[in-house]
Amino acid sequence: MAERLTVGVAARLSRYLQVLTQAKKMGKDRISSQEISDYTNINATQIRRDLSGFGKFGKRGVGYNIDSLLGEIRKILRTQGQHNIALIGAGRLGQAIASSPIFAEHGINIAAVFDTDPDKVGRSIGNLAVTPYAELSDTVRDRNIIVGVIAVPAEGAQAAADDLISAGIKIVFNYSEALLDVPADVAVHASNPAVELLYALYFHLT
Amino acid sequence: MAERLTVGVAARLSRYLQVLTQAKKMGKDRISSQEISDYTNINATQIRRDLSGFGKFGKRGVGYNIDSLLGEIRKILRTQGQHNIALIGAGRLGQAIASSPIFAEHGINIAAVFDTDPDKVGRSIGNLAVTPYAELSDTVRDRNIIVGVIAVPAEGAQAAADDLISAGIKIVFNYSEALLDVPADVAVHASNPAVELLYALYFHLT
DNA sequence: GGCATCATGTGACTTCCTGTTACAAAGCCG
DNA sequence: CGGCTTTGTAACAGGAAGTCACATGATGCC
Repeated sequence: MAERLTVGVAARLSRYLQVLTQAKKMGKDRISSQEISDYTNINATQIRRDLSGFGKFGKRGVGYNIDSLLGEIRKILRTQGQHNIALIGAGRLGQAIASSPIFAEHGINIAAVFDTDPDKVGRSIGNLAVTPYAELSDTVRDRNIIVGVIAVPAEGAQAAADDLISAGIKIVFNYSEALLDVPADVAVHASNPAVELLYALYFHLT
Repeated sequence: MAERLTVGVAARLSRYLQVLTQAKKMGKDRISSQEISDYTNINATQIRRDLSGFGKFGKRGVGYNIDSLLGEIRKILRTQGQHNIALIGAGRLGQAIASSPIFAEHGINIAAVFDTDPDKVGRSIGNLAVTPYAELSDTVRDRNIIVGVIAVPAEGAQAAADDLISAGIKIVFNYSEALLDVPADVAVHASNPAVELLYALYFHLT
């Protein structure tokens, strides 16, 4: 059980999580490996093998119980509890992120939203008040925040990253277009819709 | 040259594109495979092998010229021209997407923004006016739009997808949390920050 | 109760991708 | 000219993922 998952397995388990939470919202209570395959385009045999490596979660002839499978996968990924994250930037993107239920569904709690703009400070987004940027460091330490989400324009992204890192954060999600220079022990995850789009286009145009 | 790229190669080439565009903005004009490796965590030998499979783009002892490499990769991915996309939803997320320079940088043009809310129709976002949702089908056909980006709440996502697909669109980017049911010849790309975050957490907590 | 059906769990095999190591060729600079 | 850098490639090893096949167990129909 102490073995480390490979990146491939962990990535696929995350996809299953996504499908399961949605399927649950749609009122289903069990699901087959074939159905998961339809939504993820991951081979059904592969899915069963991924899961069976950790225990026998399914019922033959029936499928998987969604609730219990959700719990099992969370257990495998060790992400069962609540996790606090900080959001930097209360602009349109920041607001969109803060008001989305998507994080709460997975036990991720946006503990604070920061912005340098005095006009935005104090205003509330979702049910959070925007905190002055100067308090970032203290808040990160006090509230045990381990992930920082950067939703500021490209010009400010590196500075935000530097501040997050010096406050002790080791995981940064970068929603700006900037490339970030960070120490080797900090993980940066970036999402670039335009590049993903080009990638999707390639496979469609052939 | 007519061979199809594997998904791995295409994905990596897209990452290179992202790094190159940013490096260019930072004023650099050449870059080594090692530098690309630092930003992408992709093996430098792998990068050189990916590129050399299509021609000799670099100069030994020097590196790659950023401008010409950008052009070469775009040529390989066949995404050199302008591509028109449609954005559904003019809420906070839609506004954030529409006002980001990220698409334009890669030759992707947001040709129209649609919303069902009469209050939003006619207002301008970036330098586009919001178009009534009813005109979606005609606009998609007239302007040769091949990609639809869904930035509406989960409840409306499936309906938006259905309408896009019946207008002829084959590539859908889904920024809602909903799972979409689509015909087999339509590609859906979804991005779920929360799930990516859980994935990132796993590797950090070990 | 018996039997057909369905979906999981799992083994064996193959294929292909990625990382590694190594090194020659080529450009640059003092 | 000679040292340094970086590309372009070859050879090899390891491992991940797809495919096929099949036994096992659960369910439901007749």
